[in-house]
Amino acid sequence: MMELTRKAEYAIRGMLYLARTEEGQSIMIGEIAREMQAPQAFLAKIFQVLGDKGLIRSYKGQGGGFALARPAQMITLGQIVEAVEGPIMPNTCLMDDSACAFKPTCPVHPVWRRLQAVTKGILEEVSLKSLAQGM
Amino acid sequence: MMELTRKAEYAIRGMLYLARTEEGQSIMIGEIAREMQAPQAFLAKIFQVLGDKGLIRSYKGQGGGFALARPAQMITLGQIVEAVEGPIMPNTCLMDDSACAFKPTCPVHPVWRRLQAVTKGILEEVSLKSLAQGM
DNA sequence: GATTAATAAGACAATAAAGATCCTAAAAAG
DNA sequence: CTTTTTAGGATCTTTATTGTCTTATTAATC
Repeated sequence: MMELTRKAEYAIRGMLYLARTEEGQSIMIGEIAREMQAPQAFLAKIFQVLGDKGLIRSYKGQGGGFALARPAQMITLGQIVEAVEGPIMPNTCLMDDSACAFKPTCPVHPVWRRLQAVTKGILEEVSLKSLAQGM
Repeated sequence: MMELTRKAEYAIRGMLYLARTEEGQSIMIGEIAREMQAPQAFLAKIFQVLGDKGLIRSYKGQGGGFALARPAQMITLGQIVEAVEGPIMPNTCLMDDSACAFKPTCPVHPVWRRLQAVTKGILEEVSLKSLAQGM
């Protein structure tokens, strides 16, 4: 239950690899995929999304590749996960008012909301930098 | 991310319905499904599992149906969720030592473990009784 | 004991989501 | 203008989710 997808797992691995490289350097997707043991084409798709979300920057052409869009201490685990998996949401009924058949009296609602808040909290307080250092 | 399945949602609804009925009474799956707005055949399957896991008792034949296997204050939200969805597990690598390519140095591991513990904690401290009363 | 009313068990099916791959376009560098 | 690299889009396969249906069982009642 509540499992992370491979997509998020690869996103985290890739971001960790970038975080460990010298600042200002750009790294090709092939190297990242190889070193972090992720399927290259799939990782490329994921990095496209991370780029759209402003977490990384991409450079085309010779000498191109990817780099973090900002210092690793300014990037959180939560930001990475939400970028590729969407908002942290234990139950759909939290999202869409019309989705819960038992509103406004649904008694489980407050529990989901609490779980959501705590999960967000844990993932937001972990920076990519702290992760990269622990590697 | 981290979303509950319909299966768990229906399981919780069904258990809530049982918790609200007089003790010693057994209720047919048709009534539960109708009142809690769940597909009957699907709910029946789910209740089969809840029975296997010892959360409810089933009675066949005329006057049969389902009832809680123990008082609602002895049943937790966590027990219901884990019964139908399996163990709470933010990342597969927590489960299977061979599943994480970066053990034992994977730096994200402690975060998943913490998230797992906190999630379990939240779901375990909520009893079915407290939920049923809040309804 | 036959009938009836309920769940149990298992097979099956449809839909959605996850996990990719591949091809062509665009951009930047040499 | 050729090469190298990512971008974007289409497509495809596999797995999980969300069910349904049919045939046992089991138990109560007539």
